[in-house]
This record gives sequence, C-alpha cells and structure tokens, in this order.
Amino acid sequence: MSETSAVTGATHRQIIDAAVRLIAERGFSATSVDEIAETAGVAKGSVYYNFGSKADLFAQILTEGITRLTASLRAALAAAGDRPPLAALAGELLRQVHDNPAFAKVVAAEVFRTGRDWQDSIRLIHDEAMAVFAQAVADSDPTLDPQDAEIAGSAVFGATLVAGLEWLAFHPDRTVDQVLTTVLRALTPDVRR
Amino acid sequence: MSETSAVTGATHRQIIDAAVRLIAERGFSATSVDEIAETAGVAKGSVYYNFGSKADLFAQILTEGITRLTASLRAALAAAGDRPPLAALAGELLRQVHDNPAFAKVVAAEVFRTGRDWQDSIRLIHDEAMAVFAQAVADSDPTLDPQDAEIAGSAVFGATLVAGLEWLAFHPDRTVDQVLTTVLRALTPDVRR
Amino acid sequence: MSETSAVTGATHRQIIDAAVRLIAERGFSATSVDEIAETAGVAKGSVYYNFGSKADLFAQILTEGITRLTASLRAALAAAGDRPPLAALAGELLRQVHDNPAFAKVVAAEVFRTGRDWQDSIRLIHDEAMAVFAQAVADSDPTLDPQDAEIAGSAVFGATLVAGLEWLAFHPDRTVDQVLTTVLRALTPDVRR
Amino acid sequence: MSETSAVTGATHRQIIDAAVRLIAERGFSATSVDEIAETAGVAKGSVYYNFGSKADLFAQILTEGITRLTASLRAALAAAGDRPPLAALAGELLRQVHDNPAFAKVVAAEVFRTGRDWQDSIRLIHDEAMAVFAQAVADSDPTLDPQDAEIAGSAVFGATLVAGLEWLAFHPDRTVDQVLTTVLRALTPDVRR
DNA sequence: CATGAATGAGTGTTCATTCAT
DNA sequence: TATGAATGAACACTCATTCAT
Repeated sequence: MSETSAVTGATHRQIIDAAVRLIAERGFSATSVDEIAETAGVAKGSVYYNFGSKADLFAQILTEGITRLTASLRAALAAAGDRPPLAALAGELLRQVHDNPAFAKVVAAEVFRTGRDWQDSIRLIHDEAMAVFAQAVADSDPTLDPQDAEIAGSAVFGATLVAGLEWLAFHPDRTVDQVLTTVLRALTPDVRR
Repeated sequence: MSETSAVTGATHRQIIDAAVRLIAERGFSATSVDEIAETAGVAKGSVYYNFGSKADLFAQILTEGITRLTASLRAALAAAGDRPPLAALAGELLRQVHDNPAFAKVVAAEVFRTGRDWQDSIRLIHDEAMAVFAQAVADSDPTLDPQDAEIAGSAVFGATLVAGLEWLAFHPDRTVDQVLTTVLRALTPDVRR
Repeated sequence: MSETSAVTGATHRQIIDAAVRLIAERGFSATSVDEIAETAGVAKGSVYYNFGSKADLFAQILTEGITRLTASLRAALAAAGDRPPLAALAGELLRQVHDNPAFAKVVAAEVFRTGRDWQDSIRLIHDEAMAVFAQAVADSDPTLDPQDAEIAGSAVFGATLVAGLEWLAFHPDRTVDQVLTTVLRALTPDVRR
Repeated sequence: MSETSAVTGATHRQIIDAAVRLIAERGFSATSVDEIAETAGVAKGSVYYNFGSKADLFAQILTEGITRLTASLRAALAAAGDRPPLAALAGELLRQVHDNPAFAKVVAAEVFRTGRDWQDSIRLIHDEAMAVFAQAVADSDPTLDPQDAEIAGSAVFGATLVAGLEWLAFHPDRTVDQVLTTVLRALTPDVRR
C-alpha cells in the first residue's frame, strides 16, 4: 500500500511525523488514529504495534520533542559567548519554532492543560523547558526571588513563543532576525544586556 | 431533574459556565455534551434547545468571552491616565486571567489552532485582542513598522498570558501586583514608560 | 428502522432476547454487539444506552435468568407433595431446559469458567441453583457430610442438565416425561424415593 | 527469544499446553494467539507455522484430547473385571478430570455449542465419548430403547463431569475415591451393580 | 421550554493472519 | 524451522444529534 520502507525504523518515524503534523492542526482529541495512519501511509494496526496506544504515541512525541528542544536551548546557552543569555534563548526558541512549527503549536496548545491523561509528559515539558528560562533569569539577576524568576522566565518564554507563532501565521515574510530584534525590543534591557 | 429555574436564562448560563469549565480542563473535542449537561444540571436536550449544536455553543462562549475581554482592555486603556498603556493592558489581562482562568486556558489552548471548524470565532479572538496590544505598541513608538508592531504586541500579550497561567498553576500565593511587577520588569522600558 | 415499539421497555426486552439467543449459539465472546443489535432490530447505541456495556448486558441476563430458574425450582419443590424432592427438581429443570434451551446452553457453557469479568454473576448462578439441589440431597439423607451433599447435588444437576441438552439436540422427539423417567432411572433410589 | 528447543516437537507441545490452559480459563474466542505464543514462550509466527490457524489448533487439541480420553475410558472398561461398567467409567472420567482439569473445562464449555466453526471436532468429541457411556448403559440393560440408552449415558456422563468440576473448584480437599463414592451413591443401583 | 430515549457514524483498540528474513 | 513487523477487518464503545412527549 505504501512504498516499501527502505530504512529500518521508517514506520516509526512516518507515524510520528504524521501525528505531530495533524495534532498541531487539530489538537490531540480531534485527531483520529485513522487519519494518522493514513497520513503516515501505514496501516492503523502499525500505529498500535509501534506505540501501544494513542496516548502513548502522544507522550512519546512530547517527550522526544521536549528533549530535543531543551538540548538545543542549553546548547545555545553554552554557545552564547558574551551575548545576553536570554537573548540567546529567545533566538534559539524562535529558530525552533520556525523549523518545527507543528511541534511548537502542540506545545502551545497543550502545555497548560490540567486534565489527567498524559499530564506527566506535559509536566515534564513544562519543567524542563521553563527551568532553562527561569535559570537564565535567575542568573542575570541573583537578587530575584526564585518564584519571581520562574514567572519572569515564563514571561520571556511566552513572549517568544506567541510572537513566533504570530510570525509564522500572519507575517511569514519576516526573517528570524527581524522577529528576534522585535521581540528583544519588547523585552527588558536585562534581557538585552 | 434540576429544580425548575426561577429566572429566565438560568439554564442558558448554567450551560455556559459548565462548558467553559470543562473545556478549559479537557479541551473542546474531549468535552462531551453529556458531561456539559450533567455538570450544568440540565438534560442533554436542553443544550441543543438553547445552543443548536456543540460548535455553536463553543462559538458563543468564545464570542461572549472575547467581547468582555476586549471591552475591559479598552476600558483599562482609557482609564490608564499617565501610566504607560502597555502596563495598563498587561495589568488588566492579568486580572482577567485571575478572575476567569478557565476562559484564559481556552484562549491559550485554541488561539493558534489553524484547523477549520470554529476558526472564524478564533480568528475573531485573535484579531480583536491582539489588535488592542498592537495598537498600544504602535502608539508608544510611531516609527515602528506595523507588522513589527503586531509581533511586538503579540509578544507582550504572550508574556502576560503565559506568565499569568504559570502564576495560577504553580505560584497561586503571589498577588496580582507582585506578578504584574515581575512581568513588567521582564518587559522593555518602552512598555514601562 | 424497526417498527415503532408499542410497549414501554420493548427495546430492553428485544435486546435481551436477541442476546440470549445469539450467546447460546456462539458463546459470549464470539457474539458481537453489532449482531445483537441487528437481531434485536435496534441501533447499536441502544444496547449501550440500555445496558452500559456488553459485560453488563450479559450479567443482567444471567442474573435475571437465574432468578427465574431458582424461583421455579423452589416452586416445584413446594408443590412436590409426596413425590421425592429431587425428582421434582429434576422434572422442573428438564421443563426449563425445554422451554428455554438457549439460556440452558449459556449456563452449561459458562458456569465453570474461572476467568474474572462477570465471575460474580456466574458465582451467583452456581450458588443459587446448586444450593437448591444440595439442600434437597441433604434433606433426603441427613447423615450426609455437607460437602458430599453439594457434590451429590451437582451430580444430579449435571445429570439432568446434560441429559436435557442431549435430548433437545439429538432426540427432540422424546417427551419430557420419557426423558424424566430415563434420567430418574439413572439416578439412585434415594432420588426416586 | 526462548532457548533453542533441544527436542524436536517441543515447540508443538509447548503451544498445545499453553493453549489448553488458556482456553480452559477464558474460552476459545477470548484467548488470543498472542497470549498463547507468549505463554508457550515462542513467537507468534511459530503457532501458525505449526498449526496453520487458531481454529486448526483448537481442533487438534480437541481431537488429541478426546482420543486420549476415550482410549482411557475403554481401557478402564476392559480392566473393570467384575466391577459394574458404569462405575468403572465414572471413576476413570473423574480421574481424567482430576489429572487434566483444563481440558475437562474446555469440554464442558464447548460440547453443547451448536454454532458452526469447529463443530465437526465437537461432534466428534460428543459421539466418541458419549457412545462409550451409552454402550455401557445399553449393555447393563439390554431391554432399554437405544435412544433412552443414549440419554441415560449422557446423564451419567453429565453427573460425573459436573460433580468432578464442582469437586475441583469448590472442594479440592476431597479425594478421588470420596468423590467417586458420592457420585455413585447419587446414581442408580443399576450403575453400581 | 425542557426532556431523555434512541440513533448511527465514527473512535480507539484488538487480533488472526501473512510474509520477508 | 522459527521469527516478529506489518496488516486490515472486526470489535466494544462514544457521542453529537434528533424527536416524540
């Protein structure tokens, strides 16, 4: 039915790619496993053979994506040199949103859901990614209360994520650098320092 | 099943309140009309009698909520006096998030969805609310490109919304003023000016 | 799709009748809810609206059937007069098997299943029906150990049930009385006394 | 996945043993080939390599089991000496139920199923085993109508089987001899003679 | 206005079966 | 001989929607 997969693990990846794309557009609940399978070009049974359940598939996507995201954020931080850390983080997040807008939308849509289900995966996303921003804020102003640092970190994160999605959805002609400049301009001098 | 409603429109309101609460927790697709009816304490048929369909119910909730939100944002702007406009907007948005966290979550979860369905309602939210922020940014820096003003506006909006949700979910002991101060601190002096 | 049901509760009864008939033929697992609904002449959703789940439907059938069966066995016992109690029981069981062979097969097929699921209902069948036979055995020979009375009771029960099913499946021309005579002949004088 | 089988046919036997055990507990339809393979410690493909299909596996189990059972019943009959034939049969059946309760349950559960599928195998069981009992009844009372002999034979068979299962499920402390005595007591003097 | 029994298309999941290795 | 990844038809169950009352 599908062209024979040349690479081992191809089925696995096809399914993940299809799922991310569809969930980004319609949300988790509104995306059916049928659609995922069809988009991936595999049989529905293959989704279950490879992931066990729809929820597990989503959890795996979330975990994998967030691991990659935090890793790239930390790498950007390490390579920041004398650029302000938060600027480096915002730039990298913007680049990630640009490169993988589907995953960015999934994060934006699900990260503040408080229902149960894959809550653990969501919690993980939140803690992992937010912590990087909070830490950068705390580093740049050691006098800040830790709770405030987390809130400030989430503000920078939210500003960048929402602006990034606005960019892609409504002003896709802008370049990464233009958007980054605009976002940084909206942020405090502490961020720009 | 429920005591007869003395007030006309009581059923209507019970249904909306129940729907907002449930949709905030589970999302639109994952919330069933059965649950809405049960939570509202009315028969399922009443939901259809009053709203026609599940999608219409959601659209009405969105429209009503966004109307209230933009009205309060504009009012805050008008009453800002010599306080910086964006600070007034952020403060008001924070207050709205605090007073109606369920609706705030719905907005956060659905606002960047690009699928069809109730897209029109969503578009409306986006345009209405974002425009207020973009306008305030444009006013505070007339030299700014309009596209950049929209992106910057969405950055301020995103910073405030995400920080507000972070606040409610993980640091609910903080007061509105503390959170506002922290968010403003993360934003540029242009915002604070 | 089906003729309008004249009687309240008609849907309920149609479903039960269809389910008993099909389960008797194919067994519980091999009978689909689709088939039950189609046979009953109702929509699949109606099965769930009325019974909640396939397992609950089965449990309800079992409970209802066993209640009717034990009631008729006890009635036969009370009306036995000076006929030997076990003969009266065997006769009544034979009559029930004849009148409702579908339910008899279900009992025969499922009563010694030890898996979980609707085990409680099965246990109930066993205890209720077997107890009537065990009690009759115990009454007819007070010196018998209670455990032996239960085993003997199950022997009489098994003899009658299996002979009854054999009768219906392979020698349907025989009359109830002929079969009862033959069964009693195979049983001890204590039974016949 | 499992250690390589040293003995030829080991896989074959492991699968049969696993299948009998599982089918006895859950029934045929509720037992999956996956479970059978896992319990047997072989790959799923091996079940198909060795048996062709799930139905064929079941038919083979039934055929093999019934062949063994009837052989042992006939042997017991031949070795009965001057003990009453039906007593010898009941004793042997009881011993078989005790030694292989899983298979006994399968027989009890499936023997009166009238659906199609493996009906032929079932028919075979019925005819083979029942015939031994019917013949013994006929021999002990040559005046009996052949149809009545079959019914009486099934009565003795049913009494013994059900009592045997009752024994194993609820009074496992009883010995074979105790149970046999109790069953024989419930049966006619013709049986005991 | 309000109800809730009934519906049937659609959902997540299972599973007997196939086949390239 | 044996494997296990892949399949797709079939399954139990859900749910938005309708309608007679």
